[in-house]
Amino acid sequence: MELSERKKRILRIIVENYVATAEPVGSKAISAELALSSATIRNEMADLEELGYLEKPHTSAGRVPSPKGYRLYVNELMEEQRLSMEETRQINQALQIKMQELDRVIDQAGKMVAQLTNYPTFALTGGLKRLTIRRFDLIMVDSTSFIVVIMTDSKQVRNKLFKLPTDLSEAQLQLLTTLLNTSFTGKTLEELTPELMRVAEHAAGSAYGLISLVVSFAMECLEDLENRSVYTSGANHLLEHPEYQDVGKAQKLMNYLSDTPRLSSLPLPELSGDDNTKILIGPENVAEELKDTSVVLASYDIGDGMKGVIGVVGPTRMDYAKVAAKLSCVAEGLSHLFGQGELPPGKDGETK
Amino acid sequence: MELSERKKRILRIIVENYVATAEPVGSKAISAELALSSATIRNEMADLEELGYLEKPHTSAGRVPSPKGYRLYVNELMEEQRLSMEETRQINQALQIKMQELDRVIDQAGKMVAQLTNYPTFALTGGLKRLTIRRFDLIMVDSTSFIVVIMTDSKQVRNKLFKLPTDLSEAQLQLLTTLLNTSFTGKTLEELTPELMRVAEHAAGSAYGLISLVVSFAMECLEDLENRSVYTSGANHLLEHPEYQDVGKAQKLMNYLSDTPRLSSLPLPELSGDDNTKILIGPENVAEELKDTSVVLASYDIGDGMKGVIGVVGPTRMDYAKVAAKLSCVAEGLSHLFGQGELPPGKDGETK
DNA sequence: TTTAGCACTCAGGAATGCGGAGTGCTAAAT
DNA sequence: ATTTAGCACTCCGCATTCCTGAGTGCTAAA
Repeated sequence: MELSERKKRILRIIVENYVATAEPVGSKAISAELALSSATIRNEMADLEELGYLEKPHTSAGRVPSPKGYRLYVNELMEEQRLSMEETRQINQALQIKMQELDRVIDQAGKMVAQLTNYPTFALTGGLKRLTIRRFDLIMVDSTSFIVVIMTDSKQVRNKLFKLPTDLSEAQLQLLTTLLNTSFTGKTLEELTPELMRVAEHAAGSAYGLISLVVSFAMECLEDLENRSVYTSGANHLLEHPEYQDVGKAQKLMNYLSDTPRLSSLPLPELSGDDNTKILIGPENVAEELKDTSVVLASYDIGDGMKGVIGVVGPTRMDYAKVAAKLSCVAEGLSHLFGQGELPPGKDGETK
Repeated sequence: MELSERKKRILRIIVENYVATAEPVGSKAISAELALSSATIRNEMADLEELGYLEKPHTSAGRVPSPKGYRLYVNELMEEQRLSMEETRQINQALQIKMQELDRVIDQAGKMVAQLTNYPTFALTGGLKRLTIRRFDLIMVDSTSFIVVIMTDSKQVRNKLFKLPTDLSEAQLQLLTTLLNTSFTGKTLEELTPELMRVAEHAAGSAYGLISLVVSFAMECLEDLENRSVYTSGANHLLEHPEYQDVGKAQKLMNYLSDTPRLSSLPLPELSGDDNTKILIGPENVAEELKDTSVVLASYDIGDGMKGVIGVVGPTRMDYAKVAAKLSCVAEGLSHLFGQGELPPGKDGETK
């Protein structure tokens, strides 16, 4: 059953007032905005409460939106906030500046969102499966050390400095490189172990345990990249909000956000195609710790069809429109950043 | 003037009790540990207070060590805590496991210390000056993209994926690489800009703005590396401690810790040679925000004589011995990690 | 259907009182 | 000269009480 237009208007006013002030809103405040007496409003509010859209903290406070109320607000009442051109530009520019390795970009993006919204954020990378090494490069540093640079399928790059107890010639390094590239590329993590033994043995004369050293580094990297990386930031903003003046509450949430393994194993909700953001209000969250907080999520494309997620965590009393707009803008910026070069299909395709 | 042995013993008991319980300690509690009546203790405590080693929160609470009291405790009374072999081993092992790029290691080390001590930590890298690029490597990904790997003086490596609107041949890439390596290595940040213009112009025919693209990435990296990097972690632990039940206090400190630029411009105290840790108690800190917190610092060697610092932040009521021991262990582990291959001078040198 | 009026509820701040822990001081004991 | 027992005193923390103001629900009139 549909709510009357008036009830919706009242709900909307309550949500927006409450979001702005963090104080329960009473009938009088509303009667000032609508040309109705407070008594009428009270009747309507009583209905809304009955229907589960409002709650009261105690008998004689004003009303506060319930999660269900926020949900209705988000679904129907909220106006999509469009960021000004200026804001969009600034965000994109800030992202551009820090264009670097994938990990860094995402971390930076998270920090940016935290700063933009004044809420803690977290960002997850895709959790790539069946990753393989695409290429090894060994770079000579000096006679006893070299750097291994490996690149994966996903075009991510890792490197490490190796120091040896013995000298190594440029030629040996060259040999090692080709050996690695011919035998260990295109293999998944599981395929690597037995292969390793065989080849290492076979080429044993030329380079001690070097191969196994490098390959195990590669394996470490694969393992690391196949797991989701988690970045959190802006936890300090939590304490700014009145709902977290209670240290116990704040602590519970902060601990949750610091629990990287936990976050990384979160099931990512399927984000609907048309809009890339999703809002989870209070008890809609699965994690116990988030039952009275809200999460705004946006997904971004890493390329190769892989997706990552970036999210904002805050009290249910949150300016969803603004947060979603900003978050979405950053997520789009990220997608664009990773996708650059892969032309967006038909974007500038139509002539004229 | 020296304190009597007995006064020192009392001070020590007070510090240790207070550290353990977070409750001001009264005369009775002490008289239980020493074979003296509470009255005697009270007299002694009055003296200690007069001398500035103790404070009382109010008339009828017990006593609490003042910063000066902690200082004396740290300098003279505290027993160096030796970690058990087992603990040391565990720490080192944990460090080994995560042996990766410098940045990651340090970040990890910070997280580890936070977890080990239950206090927030921060870690700074050296702030390398007059850094130069040592070598460029360009790795072909596919016909329109390649990865640039640059290595600096300091053996740090950065990389970035470039995508082009046009095709690029392996030969062109090769050419570009040698060009970059001959003209842009060994130059400091300041030396790069004018040079760039000249050479880019000179070789313009072969590769559009590619050179300038790569070089400006290199410059970005240099700039980034010349500034200190800051890693903080474990802020969530702050709220565990009773002194930060006051949200205002906690927030002030957390904001300070999130203020990366501020931290990165901290003047690093010279750490004395024999011991690599330094303890700053309450008002000994320069930063206003730290006036009533303590900081334990340890420095580690990055190599090439460069040093970084890793620190723990917490209330003045801190188990200095334990924290210092753990921190120092990690810092040593780090130094060792970066220095591996550079044999420690004469460590096993003496025969028999 | 809306509104005015009124009795009712309840959080939260100020005022008060009380018990306990710990002190400082004095005078006796060693 | 120290140490100790004893006692009056201070002051936090806690609970209790009281009060006020904001906001409600209900009823009856417009």
